[in-house]
Amino acid sequence: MLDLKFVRSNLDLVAYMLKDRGYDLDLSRFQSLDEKRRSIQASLEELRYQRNRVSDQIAAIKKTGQDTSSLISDMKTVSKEIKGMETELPEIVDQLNRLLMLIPNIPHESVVVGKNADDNPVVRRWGRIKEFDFSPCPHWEIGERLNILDFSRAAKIARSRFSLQSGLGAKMERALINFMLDIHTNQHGYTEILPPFLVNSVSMTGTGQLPKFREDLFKVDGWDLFLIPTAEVPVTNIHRDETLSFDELPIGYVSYTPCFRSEAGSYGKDTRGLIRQHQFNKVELVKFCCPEDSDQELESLTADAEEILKKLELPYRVVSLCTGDLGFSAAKTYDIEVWLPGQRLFREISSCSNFTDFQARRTNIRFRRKKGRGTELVHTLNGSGLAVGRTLVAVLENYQQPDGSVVIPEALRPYLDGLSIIGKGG
RNA sequence: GGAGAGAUGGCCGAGUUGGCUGAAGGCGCUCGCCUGCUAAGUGAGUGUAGGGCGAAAGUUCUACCGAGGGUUCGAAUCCCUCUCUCUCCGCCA
Repeated sequence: MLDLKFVRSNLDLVAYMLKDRGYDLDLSRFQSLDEKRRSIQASLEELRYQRNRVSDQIAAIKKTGQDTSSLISDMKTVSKEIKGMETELPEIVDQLNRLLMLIPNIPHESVVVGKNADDNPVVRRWGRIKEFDFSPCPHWEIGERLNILDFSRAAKIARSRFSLQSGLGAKMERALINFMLDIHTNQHGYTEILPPFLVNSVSMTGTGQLPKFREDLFKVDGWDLFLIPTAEVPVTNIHRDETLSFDELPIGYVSYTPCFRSEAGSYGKDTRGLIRQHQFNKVELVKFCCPEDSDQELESLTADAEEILKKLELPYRVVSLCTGDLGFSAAKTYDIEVWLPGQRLFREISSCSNFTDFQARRTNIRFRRKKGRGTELVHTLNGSGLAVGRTLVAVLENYQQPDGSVVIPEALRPYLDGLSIIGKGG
């Protein structure tokens, strides 16, 4: 959510900036709602002032034993007026908020103007793309042949877009999770969080999944609870409605959770393999910092995520999302894309974003500087560190051998009892 | 699931026969004074959000005593609903 005051005083600028990301702001509707709100609030407060004063008088007069009935009857009508406005005002505020809630964040000044993913500039590349002297297979073939991935049984148990991993397939997933958590906690200084996997609608609204993206969520019937689409939701909401102290910033959390997404509207896309699932595992990095540090924090958070790929020796590139490809809440986003030889393409494995104060305003997460009196909104950032299923995919495809076996990256071996290769039979 | 108790400022804790209580008192914190150091002492200050006036310091108004409704001229105080916490019983990984 953008700052109402900022939007009000920079209407044209806001509209102009949002045009770059394909958003058309309804200026006149915004203005008329805002003016209406202000005028109602002003007269409401005026009436309340009147009521408070006269009520004090009534109390004083009553003490002397004099008659107050005419004052009371006057106030009865004032009170009615107040009640009317008190029902009217929230309706206006609500409409205004709904409008405001649907306005995406303003892109960071360094973000390139563009229409879609084709316009995303590549920021850097890392690692050498391995040449295979055989034609590399997609991971689903590798996994099924090794008997560690089973998609048909997963569909039987649940439905399509679910997966079942067995034997070393399951163990490697667990190894990757532990590997990532260990690096982020021990080497990058993040605090590990194991949050609820179901959250309420207030939390979902805070991080921006609601009200706009309800169709993407799984809801628990009969409860105000949703399955989380990412750990970002519970972890960012840890500090909802809190005022942090300057000294504790920046705060960095790392959290492993399963993630649940309905993937509505992605029919026919990535139907094979582990790439797009209703349920997948992810290790998420979340940061809270003061405004002047968030640019730098995005760089270091992205580097922290990249470090996992470096240690696993998986080639990747980093792209900076252009204005047209930017997510709703983000001011700036780096996507890390890992190379998948089985499909001969770079595939997103992490998305690292600076939300500036956009989420903090919705979630009301503030901090207090040492000397200053008031409070300010923190900046929030997050990024995958990494998507575990897709990391498994990348390992299978990049480390596959001509005979169908898969070499285990060295960094991962301590987590797999020293095993160096997965051969036939799992 | 059954029975009961509770929810007030950074914390503890008053206030529940409705009316200068944004909220006593204490602790903590900030600034000042004092004292060879420390400790103690002492004076003042110490919530958030929104609006008006002001260049600013500031000043003023409104709202907020778990959340939402109701009664009333007036609600932290009375009524209803919900949420959460605690105790006991039952059940359970």
